[in-house]
Amino acid sequence: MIAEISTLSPEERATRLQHLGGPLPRAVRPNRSPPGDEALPDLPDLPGAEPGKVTLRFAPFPSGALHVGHARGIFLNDAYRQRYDGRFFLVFDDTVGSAEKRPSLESYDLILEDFQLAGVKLSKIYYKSDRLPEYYRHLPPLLEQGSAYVCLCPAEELRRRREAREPCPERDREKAWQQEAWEGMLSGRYGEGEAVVRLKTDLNHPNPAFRDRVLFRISELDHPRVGHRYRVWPLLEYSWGVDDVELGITHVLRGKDLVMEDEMEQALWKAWGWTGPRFTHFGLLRIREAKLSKSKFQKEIASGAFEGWSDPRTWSLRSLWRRGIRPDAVRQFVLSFGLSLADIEVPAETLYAMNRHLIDPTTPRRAFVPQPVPVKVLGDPLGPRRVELANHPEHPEMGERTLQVDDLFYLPGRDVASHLGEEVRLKDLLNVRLPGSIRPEPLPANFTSQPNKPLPRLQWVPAGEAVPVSVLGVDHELTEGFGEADLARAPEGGLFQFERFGFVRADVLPLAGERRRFFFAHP
RNA sequence: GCUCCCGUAGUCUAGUGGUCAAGGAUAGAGGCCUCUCGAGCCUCUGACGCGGGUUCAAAUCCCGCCGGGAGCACCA
Repeated sequence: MIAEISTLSPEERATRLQHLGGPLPRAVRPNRSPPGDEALPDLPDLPGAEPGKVTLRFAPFPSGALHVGHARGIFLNDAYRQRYDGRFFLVFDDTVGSAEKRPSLESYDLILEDFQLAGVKLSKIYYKSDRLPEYYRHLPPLLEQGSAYVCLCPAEELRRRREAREPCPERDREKAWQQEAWEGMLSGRYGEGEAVVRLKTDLNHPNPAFRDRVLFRISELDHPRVGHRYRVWPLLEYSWGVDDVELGITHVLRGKDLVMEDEMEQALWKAWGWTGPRFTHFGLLRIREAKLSKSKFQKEIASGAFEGWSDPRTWSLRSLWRRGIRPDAVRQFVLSFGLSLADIEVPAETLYAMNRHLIDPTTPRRAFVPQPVPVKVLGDPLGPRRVELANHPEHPEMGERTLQVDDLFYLPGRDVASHLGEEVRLKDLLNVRLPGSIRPEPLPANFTSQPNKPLPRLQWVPAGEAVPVSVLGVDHELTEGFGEADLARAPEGGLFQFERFGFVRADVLPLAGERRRFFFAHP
């Protein structure tokens, strides 16, 4: 069986890739490593997981597009969903946030779209901003049994007392007062910052943040989905304490940065007498080249310096896809780290290598001539003619394209400069001797012979049908030049390998008179 | 500072007491192939942080140290 899979996998890969033009859903795989992913380590089993009885969730805060760190959580959850034939929920973690960290309306669509393009199937989508009544409903019992209380301390005072391990004056007030004060928070008797609800925990807890943590606070911030409908908002741990149980989550797979939240949720479940899901963590993942922060991107995007969330400099998932990096490569990439708890920084090169393996067998080759120099070939006995070139050197079934050749060509300026006076080969066409200097405008080069010879090989474009092309690099550096004629009509999303240059993806078709733009994926 | 996590080659990762004179990926070197500086094939370089202990036997268990990371909001 395994031997069978490995012999079939090249074709299997190829056929799958042919269908990957758009956001098609991926086929459900059996379990463990899917075909084509022999290199991936098997993930360990989830504690207490039973096939058909696993529910997972992913909970992004909607403040921008998803990045590679998110991808680790998403693909890991998705891998387990597939293994156990379970359910996977997307839960928008869209409570009001804070003045510095706010949800934005466009982010909901951005995230949904990212999931679709990633090929991750969702069983259900929830919005926390729809679930405020649920959160409210579970608080009174906590007040009633004295495990939570309303605190009227100003923020500064709260922090000071917490640091000093001192209780606040309201901590032990009678239940009736607590219930009444809670009603007061909901009805608007207190203003922003004047009252919070806190969980009663050990005031001597070694982690100050854990001492009587805040459960609800008042916020007058406008919410992109529900506006000002609510003014009392739960904090992350409380909303999760409720949702992880009410939505029937069985396993929580989250980043290591959220370990403290486990303890908080468990404290809440203990107070309610509930049993919650199991927690599993994974370390933080960063791509070495992606140094900038999310808030920095927001600023650059707002100012217009960046072209939105798909700007390659953001290293967002959509920016990778825009460059021609397949979602499947990202999936393999993040799954290759397993459930490791180490925080890691991986060079993008590793991701590129995976993508290259994935796309190379099915990506057509084309000539792109950067910094073009016009060259006139003198004495070519074959004269003007049409030549056919294979789209892929190893896959003749991918067909050919036809070029109309005359005596005028564009050659890469750098190569011409470094081979002046030498004989070079225009790849797949003919051999010429370059002149000793770059003087006359169409550079005269004498035809020497036609058959292949072991000479430096240069890519070329017939001047008569050259198309102006630009390639936008990862850091937004622009390389301009000429490409083969049919690149003008390449559909958006088309992948090409520009020979001796790298893999690129065609951007939207340009307006009349504009250069055709491609995004650079990797060498 | 406090709490927690991690420490296998340049970078990731497999490894849960013997089959490890440590496997894979990526990067690097060399060769083959190829009318691309891509892919493919072959070969090579290269690692268990340090010090104790437990054991017949330790990358694997225990302790200490040293390094690295994360968390420590009325953010998520």
